[in-house]
Amino acid sequence: MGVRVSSANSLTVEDLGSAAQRDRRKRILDATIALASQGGFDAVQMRAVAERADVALGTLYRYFPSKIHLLVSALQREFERTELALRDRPIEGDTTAERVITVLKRTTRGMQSDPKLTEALTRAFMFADSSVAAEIHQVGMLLTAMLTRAMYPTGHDEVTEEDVQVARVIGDVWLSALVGWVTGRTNAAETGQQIEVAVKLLLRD
Amino acid sequence: MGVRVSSANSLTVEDLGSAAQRDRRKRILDATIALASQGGFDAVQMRAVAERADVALGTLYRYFPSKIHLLVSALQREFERTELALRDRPIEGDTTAERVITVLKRTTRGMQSDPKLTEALTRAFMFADSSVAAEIHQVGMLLTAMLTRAMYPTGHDEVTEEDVQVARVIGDVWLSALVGWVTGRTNAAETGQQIEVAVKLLLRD
DNA sequence: GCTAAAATAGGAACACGTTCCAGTTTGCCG
DNA sequence: CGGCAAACTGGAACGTGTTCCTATTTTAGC
Repeated sequence: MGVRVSSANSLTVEDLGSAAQRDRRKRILDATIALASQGGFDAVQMRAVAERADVALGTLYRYFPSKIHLLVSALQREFERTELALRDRPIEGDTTAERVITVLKRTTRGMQSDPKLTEALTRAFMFADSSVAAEIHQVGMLLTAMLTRAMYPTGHDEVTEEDVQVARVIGDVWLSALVGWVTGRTNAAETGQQIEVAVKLLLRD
Repeated sequence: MGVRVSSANSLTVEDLGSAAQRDRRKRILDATIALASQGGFDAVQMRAVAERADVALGTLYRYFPSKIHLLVSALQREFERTELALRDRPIEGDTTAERVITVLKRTTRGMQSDPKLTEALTRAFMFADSSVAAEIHQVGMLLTAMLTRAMYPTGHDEVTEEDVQVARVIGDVWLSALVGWVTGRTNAAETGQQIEVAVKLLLRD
């Protein structure tokens, strides 16, 4: 099982393959999101995804070696979109804490507007084992990047080690809160509060 | 489906049933722990648990309605034992932060000494949905109780709302760290550091 | 354009969580 | 003790994630 390298780009880590392959990959992820959005984790059935993406089951498994890989990859794509959208307009808030809370609440609200999808993606994320480490790590990086950007909105280059640590801790709390919400242990308001508490405790300057 | 109430104890929430039932329950949980300890989440197969506990498959499902319930119940029992063991000897450390770190690292070390078991229990915990809310909540309470006790080892009665909040945030970080370790994204040292960072940030008095 | 290699389609087969059922045993009440 | 309801056994059966196989189609190199 060697690593395939496409001829066009030797610099990017991702090998997106031919146009047909990109298209299949997109169709598969679209189908995944659609099914997840409609019925959550359980509704993302591999046969259903394959059929909806107009792809054979074996092909689906060639692109994504497991249901968890599939869902985490979908999460990654969604997260990249969110992150890009956030980058557009400036972040409101005078203090660091306020800005971080703004960003997190906005993101959380976005997720809560599609609960089934969020449930599917979050459960996959939390259930992932070491074989999905690469994708998970990528998502984690996106999250801390999002948070440090909220802390220093003006392209400040003073991101200290402690800042990154704080961002990671906040990310951890956010994840736990999300899991609590997804699994029905807390409601939306409590989730928001949980994040707010953590941020205020960590960013009380 | 009515609530069954045993004749002997009307005050406790848990109805432990007859001695035979308690015995079966114990055998099942023992089998679960043994299998998890040996092969992790995947090795805890319902047929295998039933066989090892010398119980029919249907009986297993009568006691625990799903694999997740089973594993979370096992986690609960293990956690109660840990918590009891911790209660015995006093907690070392002069500052609040030191004591909390001591407790968490000791617990973490205990879990890391049986990685497969920890993997099984943690994954079940993170995958649980709202039908397991009661058990999950119980575990969460145990964790915060453990942490607040570490913060005020002398039976201090001054546990403020903020203390509980801090304990919860630390618990969240600990869980995230555990998930990271279980899924192979971080090693034992990094896990310990992650907790230490969070505690020091939150308890810097 | 031809050919070998890779990718895909279509679908059978297997594993394990879960459900269900018929028959048997156990526990309890009179 | 006799009888009845609940619990238990043993095992079949079903759904869905995953694997595997063969025939067909697409792609890449000459």
